[in-house]
Amino acid sequence: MDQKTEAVDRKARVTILDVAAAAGVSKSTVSRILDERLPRSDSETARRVRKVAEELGYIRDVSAASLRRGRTMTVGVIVPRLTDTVMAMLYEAIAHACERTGQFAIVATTEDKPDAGREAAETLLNRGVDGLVLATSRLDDDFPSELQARGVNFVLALRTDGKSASAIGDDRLGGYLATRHLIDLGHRRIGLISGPSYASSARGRLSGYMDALSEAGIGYDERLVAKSTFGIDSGAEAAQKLMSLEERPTAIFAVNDNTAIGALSTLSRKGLSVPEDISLVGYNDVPIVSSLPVPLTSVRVPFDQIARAALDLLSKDAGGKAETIVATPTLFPRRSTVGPPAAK
Amino acid sequence: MDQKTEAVDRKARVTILDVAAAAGVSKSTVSRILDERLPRSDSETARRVRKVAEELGYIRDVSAASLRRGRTMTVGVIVPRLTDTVMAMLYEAIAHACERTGQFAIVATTEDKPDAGREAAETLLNRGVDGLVLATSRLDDDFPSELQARGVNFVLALRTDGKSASAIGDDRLGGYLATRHLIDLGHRRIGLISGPSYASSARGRLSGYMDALSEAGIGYDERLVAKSTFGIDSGAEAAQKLMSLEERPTAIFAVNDNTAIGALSTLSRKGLSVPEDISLVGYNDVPIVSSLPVPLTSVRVPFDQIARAALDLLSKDAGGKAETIVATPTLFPRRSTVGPPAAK
DNA sequence: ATCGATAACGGGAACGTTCTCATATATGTT
DNA sequence: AACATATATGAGAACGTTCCCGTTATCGAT
Repeated sequence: MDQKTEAVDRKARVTILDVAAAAGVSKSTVSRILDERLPRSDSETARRVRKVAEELGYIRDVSAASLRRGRTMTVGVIVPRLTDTVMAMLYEAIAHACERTGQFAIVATTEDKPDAGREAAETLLNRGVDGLVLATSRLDDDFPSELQARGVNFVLALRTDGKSASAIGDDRLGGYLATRHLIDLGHRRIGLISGPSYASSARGRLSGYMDALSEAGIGYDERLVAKSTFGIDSGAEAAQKLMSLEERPTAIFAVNDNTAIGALSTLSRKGLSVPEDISLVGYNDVPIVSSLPVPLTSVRVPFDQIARAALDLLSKDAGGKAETIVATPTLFPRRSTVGPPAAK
Repeated sequence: MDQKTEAVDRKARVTILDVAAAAGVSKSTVSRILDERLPRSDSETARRVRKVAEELGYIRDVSAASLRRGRTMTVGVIVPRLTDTVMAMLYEAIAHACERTGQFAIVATTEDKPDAGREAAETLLNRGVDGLVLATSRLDDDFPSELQARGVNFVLALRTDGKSASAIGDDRLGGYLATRHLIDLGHRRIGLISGPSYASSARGRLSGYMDALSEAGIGYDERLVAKSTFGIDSGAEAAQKLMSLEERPTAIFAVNDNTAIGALSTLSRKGLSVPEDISLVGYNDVPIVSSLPVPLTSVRVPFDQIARAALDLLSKDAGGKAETIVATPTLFPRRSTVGPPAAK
């Protein structure tokens, strides 16, 4: 018999009706009192209902609520991959920002496959998300336009396409800070491991690099710029190219920490040490770089702010025009940057 | 007027009734035909209904379906943090494994805070997950017991508590492979950066280490074992301790890649180079380690298998006894391990 | 031709909420 | 006292599915 009751207990879900009955009010009243969107009432009944709900262990059935409300309080996040720590940081920031808005973040990855963005969006949309945060945007992609046309609520993060609502870091400023830091240390030949031009972040950092150079009266030398695809190995190759120049740079600014780590690998292989022979700056300040044998100078991006901004934009529901919110990055100087080796 | 139609279009969701009407059948029939759990019918009507559904752009409302079915086809994953690449890999593997079962994985993090596991579980359970995958298990924790008592469907991953259903890697074997590899290279004094004893994974790797030593007739010296808390900095400290010994080890096996990277930092600071002065082995084979200046020998864990196993166990719905599925890891030798420096 | 068994289908009641009303009660104004 | 105004409550209809069951069609066997 004990089994029976237990089985019943386990099956039978505590519904709003149970709470209503136990509190001696109607389900409507309970629903209203437990509605987190309404101003919190402190009336006699409100307190009683909340107490009863608590005691019975009532938890709202999100499926039922979503069905009726027409919104799931869920936002979908699309990133290339979570094993890229930057993306993990962004997602964690978004998930955290969701807590205070009563929302929940779910994620899908594209693995960098060409049309995986569409697939991922489809998956998330099927799951009924109220909006989408895309961290995969390319300047040459019309995927955002498609979403726009379909009336999907979405916002870009970290990168922008210049058309859609976006929450990004100030990449130009970040690039400027990194480069300026090297110039201030006395460097004049500064290499850049740049990123793919379809990424607005890469473009912004490049333009910050150029601004800092020109401000310091240093001519722009395109041989000092080596493209990468953001990956470690690609960064290693780019560094290889830079260090094969007749006139080697005395410092390198890498478009992100991954490529900086790749560069580290190349430099070490060439018997060059950081920072004695060459200074190195990364971007994003992922946790690992501060604990490397030579802690890496890097530009920290305020993911929390970006996440909050993205959610703000999502909840504003577009409104026709595409706002772009820009957050300010900060340089964290570490041991990987010093003045250039004394010229002989 | 165009606006009006468009507004209507945008609002009005295509429901199963629309499909039914357009196909000239009842909603029940449509529901049955589109039910992915039933054997796929190829009758005349089935084909027509599917075609119509496709054309109308019908997509099932998961909230409604979940409400009625009582299951959401969603599994919750709890990890300490996604910025730990190992956890990101596990989550990605689970998310991927979910695809073929028609499920979807959502994730919550605990940030290593003490009671965050309970909180995270609550959050996910509120979201109506059908089951939980925990990657945060401690041997000294009774959280799994609580879940068990509450009748929550769950499974442990990567670590086990020895009581609950678990999908793990063979940590003893992994520890053995790593240590044996070093022994085969000629090392006799092998340091171990171990992990916290509440983690079954750390214990397993330790026992594999001991097994390999004893098999080779090498005495176990507890001074050669330095505890860590799995983190980079903690690994650096442990390495510091090991390298302060009078008789230094000629090789170190680190319980995971993080601590190995930390060790790298300490070694470099002491002017010791890997592998010339000391060999180093990590564990998990996260992407970055193969691209470090000195690519790191590491033990690769089959996260895909573990993920699939975890989902299997979840769907089996416990069944009373707690099965544990163990997946086999593989050693990936790289440049960080060579024979010991010739003794003078 | 009739019967029984099997398969395909449709009607309608759930699932647990929220939301629109209408009704009842309290509050303030003239 | 009469009235408008606000405030709290309840009844009942949604939301879009799935699932139970009763009905009808299909088929093979007698």
